[in-house]
This record gives sequence, structure tokens and C-alpha cells, in this order.
Amino acid sequence: MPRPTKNEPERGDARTRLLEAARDTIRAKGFAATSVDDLCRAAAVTKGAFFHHFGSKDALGVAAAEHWSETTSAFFAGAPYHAPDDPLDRVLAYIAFRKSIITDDPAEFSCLAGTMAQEVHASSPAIRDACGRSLFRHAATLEADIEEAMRDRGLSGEWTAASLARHTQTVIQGAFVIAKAGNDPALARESLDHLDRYMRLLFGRAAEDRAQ
Amino acid sequence: MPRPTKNEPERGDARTRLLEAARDTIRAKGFAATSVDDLCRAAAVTKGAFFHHFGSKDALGVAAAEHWSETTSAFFAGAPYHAPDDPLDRVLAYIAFRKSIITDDPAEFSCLAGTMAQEVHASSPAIRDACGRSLFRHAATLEADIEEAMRDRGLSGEWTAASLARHTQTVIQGAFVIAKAGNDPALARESLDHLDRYMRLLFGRAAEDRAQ
DNA sequence: CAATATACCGACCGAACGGTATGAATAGGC
DNA sequence: GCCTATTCATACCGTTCGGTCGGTATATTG
Repeated sequence: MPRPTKNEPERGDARTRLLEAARDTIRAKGFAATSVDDLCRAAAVTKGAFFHHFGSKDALGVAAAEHWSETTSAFFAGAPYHAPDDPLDRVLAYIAFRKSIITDDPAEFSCLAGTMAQEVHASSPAIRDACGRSLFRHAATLEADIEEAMRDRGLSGEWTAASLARHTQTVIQGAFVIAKAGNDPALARESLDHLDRYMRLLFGRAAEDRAQ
Repeated sequence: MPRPTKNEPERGDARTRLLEAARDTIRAKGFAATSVDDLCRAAAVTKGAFFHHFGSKDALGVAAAEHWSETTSAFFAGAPYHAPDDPLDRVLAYIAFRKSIITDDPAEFSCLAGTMAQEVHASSPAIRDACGRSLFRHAATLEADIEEAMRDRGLSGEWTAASLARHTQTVIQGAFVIAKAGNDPALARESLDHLDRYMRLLFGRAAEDRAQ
């Protein structure tokens, strides 16, 4: 079971490098337009290594979605938006955080799972489901805070915490699409402002104290 | 300038048939995964005909986006949601209409422009811009009604009619992504309900009288 | 009725595609 | 110190890709 050579200590992490290359390249070009050779070049591995670690290009797609789910889970778990005492503040801080990480390059800030799911939803159920799990698992991390904020205010009825959590992801995914179509990340931030406003209106929180 | 032959009267519409095939196939499989041969097969034309009408696959992509823009413009212009006297009612009727045309198959109800833009935003500026024009031109058709509804209620300040019109498209595009990822069109309808609720909260319209 | 332009047809091209077969290097278990 | 499993490397395969090209049929123009 040999991987790290004395002369080549970075040996053995070909799989990880391929997953990282997949994350970056697929976000930039899409899944179908990304060739196996593209990924091997970006990860500086050979085709033999690729098909040693992944049985097919589709299998790489599934693994990339799972890797995406794991790394983003860790990233958001460690983010500062969990700090506020009030649950609604945490939800609003989440939206503000999502807004703050939008940079100039869509390949940097957009979502691998959303991009791939949109592309392969009909042609590759395995990849689509892996992307769906990533997306809805992330959405679910908001549910507890939303639920608590609803209880605090005695809200209930037309909509559920789960539904609002999913809607948050809808707006975020849509924001990525619109930002790409308009070639302007500001369009994404603009919609996150509307999402923030929706939350405040739902929970009766004034807009004046919004963090800028 | 000959096209309709006596024996083959459907001759001459190869271009249109290719554009319709592009609309259907690209919505189902994406742009990169759709081959020129796929389109020729679906449109029952030869490769010679394809490259007679379109200089390249990219040119077909641009033409498909423009064709999409024209046909959807006509479709929405003729839709019944323009009937109400009150401008806010027209906006809410638009959202209800968008919800009503969501069927079981994403390839039927999703947006060609959004799908293509997400895929080619970095690799093909020409297609991306054609998709962007389609999207934002459609968004702009909502602006006048939103503006009028704002005037009616003396609303102004944090957000503009143009911004809210764009946000509407953000939610719709996001709804398509989430519906595909979750393999469930109901997820899209759910987010349109949240968008409806946001509009009512913004404009101080009660939710009880919502059409079902 | 010849000239011309349009609308196609279908065989073909080189490159790139996803995937495979074989084998070398390495390190841990015994 | 040998065996075995793992991690790659390299060369190659058949297919499909976007695109080209010479040719044909038809309708319009003068």
C-alpha cells in the first residue's frame, strides 16, 4: 500500500488532487465540457491514475459531489455566523455570510452541486442524487435556527422551517445563475438582499439594524 | 431561393426544426452534452443542413437563445396574467402563472437561457450574453407593473422595481435548479409560494385572498 | 431559358473523447 | 527478504466529436 515516495512526497494524493481539479474545472466549464484529460492535466496525474481511483467519469462526478458536500459542510460549520444568541440573528448572519463570500469569479463562489445537478439531472441519476444530497443536507443545517425563531415568535401555519430553509437555497442557486447570465456578481448580492428582507418581514424584524 | 419542393413541402424549415430540437435537447441534456448529430437526428436533417444554417455549434447556441427569447416573449405576452386592473394583482398573477406551468418534466418547464448561461458563462461569451439578454428582457416586462404598484402605495427607498423584477427571475431560476437536484417539481412550486408571500409582505397585501 | 442563389445532402476528415491493458515502482506484513 | 496489494505510468483502442467539401435540386431573376 505504497504512496508517499521519499523523492516524491506528494505521491498518493492523486485522488484528492483530482477531486479538487474537478471542483474547480467543473464549476468553470460544467461537467460535460470537462474532459478526463482536462482533469488529469489540472491534477498533474495520468489517465491510469484517474481510472485507478474512479471507475468512470460518472463515478468521478459522484465522488466530486460527495467531496463537495464534505468540504462545504466543514467550511460552513466553522463559519462565524453561528455566533449570535438569537436564532433569527443566526439566520440573517448566514445570509450576510453567503453574500460576503461572493467574489468576482463565478467559478470561485458558485455551487458545484447546483451546477452539476442542472446539467445531469436527466442523464445521470447517480450524480444528480449526490448533488441533491449535498444541497438538501446543507439546507437542513438552517432548519433548527429557523424553527427556533418561529417558536420564539409563535409563528406557524402556511409555511414550515424546512420549506423556508430550502427556499434559501433556491435564492442562492438562482443568484448564481443570474450572476453568470448577467456576468455580474452584484446581481447575486442584490437577490440576497431581497432574501434578507423577506426573512425580516416574515419574522417582524425591522430592517434598520441590518449589518452592512 | 428555393425551399418547398412539390414532393416535400416541409422542406425549408430545417432551421426552425433545428432550433426546436435545440430547445428540447439542450433543456434535457445541456449544451455541451448535446452533439450536432443529436440535433440533426432530432430535427431529421443532415449535417450539411446544420452547417448551412449555422456557422458553428456556438452559433446555433446563440440562435437558440434568441429563438427562445422571441417565442417566450410571445408566450408570456399572450398569457392571461395581464388581465387584472390592479398592477400588484398582475404581478401576483404572473407568479401564479409561472407556478401553474410547472409540469412533471424539467425539460418541459425549465429555462433554456438559464440552463445554457450557467454552463457556458465562462467558455462562450456570445451564448452567455444572448441568454442574458433573454433573461433580463423578460425580467424587464415586470418592471412597469411593479413600479405602478409601488407608486400606488407610496413605496420607495431600499429597493427598486428593476431589482425586484430581477429577483423574481432569480427565484424562478433557482427553483428550476432545486427541482432538478431534488428530482421533484413540487420544490419549485414551493419557492414560488415564498416569492408570492414576499411580494404580499412588501406591498402590504394580505395572504388570505390568494388564488389557489 | 440561361444564370444565379438558396437549401440541402452525405461522405469524409483529423482531433479529441472515454476507457483499457500491461507493467513498473513502492511499502507493509510475515 | 520475499510476497502481495496499492498506486500509479504509458501506450493504445474504438468511437464520437465538430466541422468540411463537392455535389444536386429547386426557385427566382433577367
